[in-house]
Amino acid sequence: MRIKDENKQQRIKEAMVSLILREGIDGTSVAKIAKEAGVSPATIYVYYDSKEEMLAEVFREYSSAPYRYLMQRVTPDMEPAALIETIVRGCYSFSREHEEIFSFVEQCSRCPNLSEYVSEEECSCDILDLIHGYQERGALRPYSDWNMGAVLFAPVRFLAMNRCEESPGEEQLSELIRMLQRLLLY
Amino acid sequence: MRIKDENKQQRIKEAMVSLILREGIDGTSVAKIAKEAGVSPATIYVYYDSKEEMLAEVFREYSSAPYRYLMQRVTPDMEPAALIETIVRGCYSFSREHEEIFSFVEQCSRCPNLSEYVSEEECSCDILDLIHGYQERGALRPYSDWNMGAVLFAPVRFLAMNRCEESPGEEQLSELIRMLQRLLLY
Amino acid sequence: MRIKDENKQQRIKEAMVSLILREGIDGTSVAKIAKEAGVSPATIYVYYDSKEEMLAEVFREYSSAPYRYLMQRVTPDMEPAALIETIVRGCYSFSREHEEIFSFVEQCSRCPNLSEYVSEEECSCDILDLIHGYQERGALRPYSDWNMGAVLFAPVRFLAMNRCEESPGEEQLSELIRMLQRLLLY
Amino acid sequence: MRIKDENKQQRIKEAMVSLILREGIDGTSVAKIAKEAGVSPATIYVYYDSKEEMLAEVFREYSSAPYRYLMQRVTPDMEPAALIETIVRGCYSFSREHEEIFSFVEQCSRCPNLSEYVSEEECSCDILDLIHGYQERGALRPYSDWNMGAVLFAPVRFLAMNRCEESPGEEQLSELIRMLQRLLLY
DNA sequence: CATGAATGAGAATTCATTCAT
DNA sequence: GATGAATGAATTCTCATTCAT
Repeated sequence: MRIKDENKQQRIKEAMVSLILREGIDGTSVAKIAKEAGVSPATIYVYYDSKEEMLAEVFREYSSAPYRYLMQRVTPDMEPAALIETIVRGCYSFSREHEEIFSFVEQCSRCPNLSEYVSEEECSCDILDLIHGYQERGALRPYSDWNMGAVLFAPVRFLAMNRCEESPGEEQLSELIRMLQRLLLY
Repeated sequence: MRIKDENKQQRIKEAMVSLILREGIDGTSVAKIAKEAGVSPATIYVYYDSKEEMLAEVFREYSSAPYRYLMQRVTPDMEPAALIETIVRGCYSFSREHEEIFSFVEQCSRCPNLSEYVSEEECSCDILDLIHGYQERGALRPYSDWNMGAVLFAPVRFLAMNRCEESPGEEQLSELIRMLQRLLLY
Repeated sequence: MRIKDENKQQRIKEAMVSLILREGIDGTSVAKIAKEAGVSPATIYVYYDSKEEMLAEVFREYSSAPYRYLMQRVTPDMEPAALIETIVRGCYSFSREHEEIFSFVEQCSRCPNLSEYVSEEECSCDILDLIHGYQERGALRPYSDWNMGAVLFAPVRFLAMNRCEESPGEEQLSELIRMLQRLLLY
Repeated sequence: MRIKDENKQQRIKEAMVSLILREGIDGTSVAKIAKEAGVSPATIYVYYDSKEEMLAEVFREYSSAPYRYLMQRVTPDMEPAALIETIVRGCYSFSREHEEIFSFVEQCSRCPNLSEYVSEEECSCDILDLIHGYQERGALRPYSDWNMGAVLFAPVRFLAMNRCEESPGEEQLSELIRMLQRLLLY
C-alpha cells in the first residue's frame, strides 16, 4: 500500500490557511483547497472527516502558534522591560511573518462554531507561567492573568489587524511598548 | 406603508445579525435570513443588491454602533478617571446588551473581504475627538490615536470575547479600569 | 410570482418511477430524475425535502394504486367467482398497464428504509371490506384478512414478476383463478 | 491459508448481506462492507471484480438458499399433507432464522439489474421435482409448476414480509397450511 | 413593493475502484 | 493475498440570484 504522505497533509493545511487569508472562511471551499494543494478533493477526506473538523483541528493546532513563537524569543532571565518589548514585538512580527496563520486564527476565534474548540488561556499558559515568575519576584505588577493577557496581546494585535499606510508601524509599536512598560513595571 | 418598509428592512437586518451570532457568517444563507425575518428571499433583493453588499452595508452601519453607544454615555466635562471607566464599562456592557451586533462586527472586521469596507478609525473618530480635548488640556497623556484606541478598546473586547464561568467579569473589569487609569492619567 | 406547476411535480414523479423501473432504486439519482423530467435538480428540492422523502412520499401515494385500480373494477354485487377472477386479472393487468408503478412499489416495499412508511393492510382495506361482505353472507370462505390478502395478491404478483417467454401468461392466469375459486368458494 | 481466505470471503458476504438488511441495497457501499467485514476495501476486489458482480454472485448463491433449506426438511415419502406443512413452515422459519438472507434475496429479486441473473424456476427445481413425484402418483393435484410455486411460496413470504405485532404468526400460518392442503390435496 | 417558484453553479461529501507496497 | 492511500466521477443538496406575477 501507499504510505500516508505527511507532506500531503501539510500542503492541505497550508492551502487552507492561505486561502482563508485571501478569501475568508466562507470564501474557502474544499474544492479550492484541494486545487491549491494539488490533490483531489476526496484526498482531503482521507485526512479529515469533514470540513468543519478540518478547520477545528488546524485551528487547534495553530491557535497556540503565536505563543510558541513568543516562547522561543523570551527567556526567564530577561530584564522585565525587555520581556515586555519582546512580547509586543514578537506578537507583531509573528503577524507579519505568518500573516496567513495570524489571519486564520483571528477569523476562527471569532467564529461561534469554532471558537469553542480552543481556549485562549490554554494557549497562553506557558507565557503566563513565565510572567508569574516575574510577578512573584516583584519585577512585574501583580495583575490577574486575564488582564495581563488582555493588555499584552490585544492592543498589539489590534495594531496588526488595522495596520495600513497611515499607520507608521514602528513608531506606534515603540510607543505601545513604552506604555506597557510604564503600566506593568514598578 | 413607509413604516412597513422600514420595519421589513429592520427585520432583515436583525435576522441576519442574529443568525450570524448563532451560526457564523458562513453558516448564514440568504434563505435562512429570509425565513428568520419572515419574508421571501426575493424581498431581500428589494433592499440590497447582493448578499455581499448587504453584509457590507450592515457592517458599515453597525461598526460604529459601539462608539455611538459610548458617545451617549460620555460627556466632555467628566472627570478623566470617570471617562476611562465609562468607556471601558460601556464597551463591556455594549457587548452584553448587544451580543449579536458585537459578535457580528467582530466577525466582519476579521473577514478579509469585508474589513476593507470599514475603518476602525473612522468609527471611533468622535470618541477620539473627545479624547483629544482631554489630552489638549493635559487631562490625559498624549499618546497617539492608534494606541489610545488600542488600549481603550482592544483589552475590554478581549475580555468580552473570552468571558466564561471562570472569568469573574466585574472584578476583571474594575482591575482593567484601574490599570488604564494609571496608564493614561497623570 | 410564478405559480407552482403541478404538472412539473407530476413529471418529476413519473421520471422517478420510470427510471426506477429501468435502473433500480440505487441506479436512480436525483440528477437523472431531473434530466428525465426536464427540470433542474434544484427544482426537485422545491417539491421534496430530500431524495428519501421523495421516495417515501411517492411510495405512499402509489402503494395503494393497484388497490384503487381494483376497486374500480369490482362491485359488491358481482358473483363471488367473478369477484375472484376480477381481482386476479386486475392485479395482473395492472402490472402490465402500469409496469413502472408496479415495479416501483415492489422495490420500495422490499427496501427496509422505505417499507415502514407504508403498510399493506391499510392499502388493501377497501377491497378487504368488500370481501368481508361476501364472507358475511357466506359467499366466500371466512379466512382471515391476512390470508385472504396473501392468496389473492401474492401469487398473481409472483407470476407478474417472473413472467417470461416460457410462461404462457393467459393459461397460468386462468389456472390460478380456478385454483383460488376452488379454494375460496363453497 | 486456505481457511483464512475462505473465512475472509465469507465475512465479506455476511457483512454485505447484513448491511443490506439494515440499510437496503442503495445504502450499502463497498467501504461500509469492508469496514463491517474488517477488511480493506481493496481486499474485496481480490474476490470480486466489481460491486455489481459481487451482488450478482452472492445473489446467485443465496437465491437458492431457501430451497436448499427446504430440501433438508422434506422427504419423498412424507404424507402429502405433511409435505405442504413442511414447505410452508420451512419457508417461514427460513425467513426468521436467516432474516438477512431472506431480505437480501427479496430485494435483489425485485431489482431490475439483478433479477435477470437468477431465475426462480431454476432455484426451485429440486423441490418441484419432488412435487412432480407426488403429482404423478396422484397425491397432489396436477397444477402447473408456475402455479404450484406461486401458491406454495408467495403467500407465506408475503406473511413473512408483512409480519408485525398484530399478525399473530402461528395462527395465520396454520390457517394458511390448511388452505393449501385443501387446495392441493384430493 | 412583495413574492414563491425556479435555477445554474457550486457546495460538501461519498462512491467504486486502482495503485504501490 | 492483502492493504491503506489516493482519486475522478458522481452523489445529494444548498446557494445566491432571477423571474413572472
